[in-house]
Amino acid sequence: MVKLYDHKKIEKKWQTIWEKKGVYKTLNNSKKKKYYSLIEFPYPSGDGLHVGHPRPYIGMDIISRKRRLEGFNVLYPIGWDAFGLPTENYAIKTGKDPRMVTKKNTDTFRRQIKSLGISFDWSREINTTDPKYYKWTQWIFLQFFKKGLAYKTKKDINWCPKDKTGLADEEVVNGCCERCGTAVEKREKEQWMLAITKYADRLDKDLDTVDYLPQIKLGQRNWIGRSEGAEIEFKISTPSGVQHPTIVKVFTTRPDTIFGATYVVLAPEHELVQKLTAQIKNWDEVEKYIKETKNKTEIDRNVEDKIKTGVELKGVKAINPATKEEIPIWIADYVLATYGTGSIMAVPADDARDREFAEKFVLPIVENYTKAGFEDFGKKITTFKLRDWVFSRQRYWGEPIPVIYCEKCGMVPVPEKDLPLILPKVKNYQPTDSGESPLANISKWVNVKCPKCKGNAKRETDTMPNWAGSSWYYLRYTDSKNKKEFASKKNLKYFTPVDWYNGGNEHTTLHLLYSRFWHKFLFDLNLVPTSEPYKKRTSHGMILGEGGVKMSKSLGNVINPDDIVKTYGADTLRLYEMFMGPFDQSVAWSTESIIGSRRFLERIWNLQYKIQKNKKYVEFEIEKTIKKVSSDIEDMKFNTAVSTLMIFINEIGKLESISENAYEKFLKILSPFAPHIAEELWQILGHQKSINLESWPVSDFSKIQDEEIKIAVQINGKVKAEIMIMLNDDEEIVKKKAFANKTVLKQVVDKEVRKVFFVKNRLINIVV
RNA sequence: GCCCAGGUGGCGGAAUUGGUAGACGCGAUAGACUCAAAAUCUAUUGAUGGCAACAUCAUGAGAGUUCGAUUCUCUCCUUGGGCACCA
Repeated sequence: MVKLYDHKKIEKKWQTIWEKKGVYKTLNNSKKKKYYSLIEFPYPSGDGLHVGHPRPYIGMDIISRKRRLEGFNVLYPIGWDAFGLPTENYAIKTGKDPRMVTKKNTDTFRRQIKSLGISFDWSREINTTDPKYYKWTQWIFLQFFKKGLAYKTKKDINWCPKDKTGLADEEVVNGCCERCGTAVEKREKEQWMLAITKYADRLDKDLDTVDYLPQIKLGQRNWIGRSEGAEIEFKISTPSGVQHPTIVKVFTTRPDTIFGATYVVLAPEHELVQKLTAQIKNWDEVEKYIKETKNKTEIDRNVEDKIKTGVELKGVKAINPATKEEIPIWIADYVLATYGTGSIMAVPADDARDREFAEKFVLPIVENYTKAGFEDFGKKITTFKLRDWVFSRQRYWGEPIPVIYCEKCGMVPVPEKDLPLILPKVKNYQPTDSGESPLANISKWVNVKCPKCKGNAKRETDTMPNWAGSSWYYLRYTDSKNKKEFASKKNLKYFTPVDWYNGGNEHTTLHLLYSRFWHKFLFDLNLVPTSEPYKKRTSHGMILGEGGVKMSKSLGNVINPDDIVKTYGADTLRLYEMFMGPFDQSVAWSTESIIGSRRFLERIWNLQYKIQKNKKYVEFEIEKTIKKVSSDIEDMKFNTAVSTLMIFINEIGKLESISENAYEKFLKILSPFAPHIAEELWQILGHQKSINLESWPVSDFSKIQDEEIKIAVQINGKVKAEIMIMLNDDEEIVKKKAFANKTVLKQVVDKEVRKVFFVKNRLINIVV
């Protein structure tokens, strides 16, 4: 009797059974080798899941399921990165408690993700907004604080006037807020900083030790911006020829061009400018310029772009150590205070920017100068573009920074026994223009006793950026319920590092770099066993709306996976998302094309009525299929893996029957892609145990011989005929067969054969 | 401006890394089944010419290397993405 493929019934049935039996629960104490696969945990937005979310989850699910069948104890966890602005802005608008909003959103996300049959170990679920979790985020922050790597400083920061919060450099895109697009202003504010620059060198170098996609390594390297050069000292003189005691250090990657250096430029913020006030004759003009640049926003600097401005420091000169000549000193905002030494020697003959500046202000340009040896002047130094990480946010929905200001004792960390420092409830979530967090309004919370002297003290009211919780979450999964430590040493030792981490390209310079930094810091404190968190990192492409535009609520082109699961089933959705295009590239969604994946599953379903004893042809086909599918999964070429499965089914469709042996192997390699239908068909075969407990088939060609294959015959590089040969036939045999072919004969008969090229099992090319 | 990654049928995309270009899927056309439609099955489906076997042209454009190039080299056009006065 033929049964219809009822995806609703089958998928619900197996999801319930798997959960009940805990099939995907990861053991902490297993004799098996571990495998840790990781996806970037989602931000549970109010819009719910859209079809783009699950793509990486499905991809890593396929890897994880294959690893389980290969005998690994697989850790494949999930959680929620739930602090952040969208939830807070929603709370401001509606007056609802962000905790409730988060609860509702995560409930929706959880239900939706569960409906896809992804083999997450839900028992390890974490949530960054849970005090039991952020206790440890705060604890790690205190370790940074104690080591002096979290420090407070007054500085110009990127301020978003709309979100009313400071931003990290990484969160500023083209001078605008990454999130809302508002032009970023400069504001002088006391800010918490994390000294990521202390790790710049190792963050760069250790990329050699990990297996990241080349473009990811490149992205990180460019952002860190390591640059080797020299620091050269220029002495300063006053016009009477008197040497001034100060010197200016310039940074250059081209010390060999020093004979061409005709002036020196300092960044307007350079400290030396203030020291030379007495000697500078045009101080008014200089001071005015300094003020002007300070008031320029990032965007102003961009718009005015390549138009160079600057002022000469009259009354002082620098002495070129190579030519011994006196050369002018300028200040200009094309020289950045934060890079190198904040000052340069200008070589207008060699550098386009210096040339432009020299031409505008009529400064000497010396062409054809002598090249100096690299080592002759100055000393070698390495500098980085990377800057320290602005770690304060003046917003509500984040981890409170656990520090207390005491009038007597200064900054005092909240004692570890008082952690978590719970984020208090407030009446109003609205941030203030004064740049203070809404927490500042809760006097009961702000005014505390100093933990040291018990005197009057105030709490820090800034919160952490939402990158904080995600900088270490992968460690928590190894031991998510631990109350004494962020994770036990034992579990960390067994599970870390993450073996394979897949995520979005947009996190290359943010999350990925931050979490490597935190990890290295914890490693230095001997709190984690490895110096790198992730062994391997790959990335996935986005799913775009129909027609290739971004899916967005405002365009109304968002596809909700619920609808697809309902009409076609989770297995169809999974298969389609893997089949639609290369995993690492963006692909446009097409509801029209889904039907192909569904038809494929139906054909598999109907195959159960064709199972029979051995047939040789099918044996060869299945071994080929296993080989290709196995290697495609490892390369994340899921699209061609699915197509290989389809080809197999098409071949079988032409035959009367399929051997039970081949069929079982097929179900096993299908199961990572379409776990529900594979499990159902497995059970129909009479198996008591889950297909999840089987082992991954290894392709075996040893029994296969005398296979007949088709190859091409070319004449002068053009395909003229096809001939049948036996697999691995050698050149002589193939040549004979080729010349026996009628069409070949016709073309060759009256011509001289000059040469024959033979590629085994592929083609033969006759040059005439 | 600089650095990456792309450009292949009507559409999404394959091509064992120098070896039969267009796998697989969608769509389309015709036929079978049906009172009919849907579903399913069968066949065809890069373009041009021809009744035909077949021929010619085709992987953004142009050159080159090679018996043979989507693949390698150079120049240019173009689409995404990243960085953007980083000395």
